[in-house]
Amino acid sequence: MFSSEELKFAKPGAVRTRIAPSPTGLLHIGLARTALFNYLFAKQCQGSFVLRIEDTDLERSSPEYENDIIENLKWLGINWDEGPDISGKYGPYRQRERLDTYKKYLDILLKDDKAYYCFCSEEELEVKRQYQMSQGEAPRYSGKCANLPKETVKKYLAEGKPSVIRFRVASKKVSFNDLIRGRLEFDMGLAGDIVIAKDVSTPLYNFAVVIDDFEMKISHVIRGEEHISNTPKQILMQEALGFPRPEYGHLPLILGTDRTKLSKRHGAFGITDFRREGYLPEAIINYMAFLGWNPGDEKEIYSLPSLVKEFSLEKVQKGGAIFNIKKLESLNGFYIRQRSIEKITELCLPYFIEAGLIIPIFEEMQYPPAYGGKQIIQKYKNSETEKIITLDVLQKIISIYHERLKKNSEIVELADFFFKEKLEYDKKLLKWKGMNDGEVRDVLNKLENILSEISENNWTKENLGNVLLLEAERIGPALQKDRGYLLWPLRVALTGKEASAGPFEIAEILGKEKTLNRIKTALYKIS
RNA sequence: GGCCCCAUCGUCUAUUGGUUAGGACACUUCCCUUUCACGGAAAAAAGAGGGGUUCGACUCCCCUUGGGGCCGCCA
Repeated sequence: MFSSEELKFAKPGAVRTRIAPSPTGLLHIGLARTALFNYLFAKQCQGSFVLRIEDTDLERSSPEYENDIIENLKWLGINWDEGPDISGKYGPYRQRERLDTYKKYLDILLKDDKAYYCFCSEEELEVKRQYQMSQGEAPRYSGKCANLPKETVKKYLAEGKPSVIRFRVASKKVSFNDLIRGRLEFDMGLAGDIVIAKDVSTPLYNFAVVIDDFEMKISHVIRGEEHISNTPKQILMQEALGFPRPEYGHLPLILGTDRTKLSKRHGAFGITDFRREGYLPEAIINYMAFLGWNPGDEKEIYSLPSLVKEFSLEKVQKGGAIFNIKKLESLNGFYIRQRSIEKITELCLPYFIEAGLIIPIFEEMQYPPAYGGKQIIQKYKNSETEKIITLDVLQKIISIYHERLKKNSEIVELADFFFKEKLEYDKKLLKWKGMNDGEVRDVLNKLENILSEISENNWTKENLGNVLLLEAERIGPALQKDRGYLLWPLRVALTGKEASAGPFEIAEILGKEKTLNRIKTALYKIS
């Protein structure tokens, strides 16, 4: 066994890791994190990272899920060197396309009597299992078909009697050195013979994985803790077939708030879901890396390339980690702030469109050939007023909410008032502290007067700030310099919200006409 | 029930025999501030219990307790 430190200097290509998802569900956070660790380890050792699709379960596997897994892994930036879409010399990389290979080894196992046909019915087995559990025994196969006479087997097979193939699990102790947990030992005398295939052309997981990891020259199997108890079975099969044993490393599980393994009932933990809500890949990568690993110092911000440099299996945690959405959000907010306004605008616009606030329009523009000739220009219009909204305005809107965003989808809730003609809010919201209707009215009237004096040319947030701040200092109960007396009713009149960005920048984007209209509407509400 | 794994603030974790047990998220308070957020400052918050080993244990060993995983003709 090598330490990860030694492996950094291992010869290039020596290390081969893999992620082997079954396309029976969306790419979820647990799988993505396993993929990440395999990727990091392989890249750091200048090795290869392989994607293999384990679609032996014909009923549950689907191309849509395979597609989801591939697309989202790519979106995260976890790229593989070989996979169903990138051929390598050990392909094909879908188990369904490797059936001949499994058959070859299954035949060997059968011929050597290391595996045998079992004709027990599922019902029969289930009854026995229940009984054993109730007796406090480990449920295991009785071995009923283990020594059937050859003629009987032949006869049953010829009759088409339903059967499966079982591997003779040697009754001995199996131990291995786990890269994360150290030496692990299992008494396989306690286990029964396991089913490794439904028939020669329908292999099952535990068998297929052994064959593929061998055929694909996988050097390090890094996977979730739920596979610990599968490992000794797989080791026994490797021994039966004369395969070398890869290194094993079992990662701690990612847990829900109830401390159990993350599963469907915990809700949406698909990478697709995070993506749709507006989480950034760099935030997800950074967060996942810290679920079960840390660099040992206090640095917490890591990009994928820096993780490749710093990652080490020795620092991987043994205990399960509870998934904490707040921490992901906080990290996501950080990464959103790191990105440019242009980029965040691009990412936020789909949410406005989806909410029906704006509509994208495509205009065909004719330019002289030297300037590009015919071009399609994308613009946006307000879905209520049909008025064109320039990208410039859209970017201004995003910019004042940039640092408030925890995830991009929040932009709708935050900034919808820019696009709406009619704001829905209770007039009580206009009151700052103990103001009464009359006082609000006076303030709004004053605002209307002051603002109508400002020319369109001077309608900038700086100028509005200068004028209004001066006024805000002058009014209020007993000149307490409580700016809220003027500013709160203004902000609510413009946004209809309890919390928002500042009123000057909002007024600037809204423009003079709309700003005054909203003040008038507020005035109407309060009288 | 059997086998196996795990155990430091609420959460993710640092500590690899000697530290005022550190950081981050969340929470609370304060500053900035019309609000919210950002930013800044501060506070509160942890070694499951019991035995050993040792001059000295969060750290090593054992037991207990607690949590988890697996026990499929799923992967």
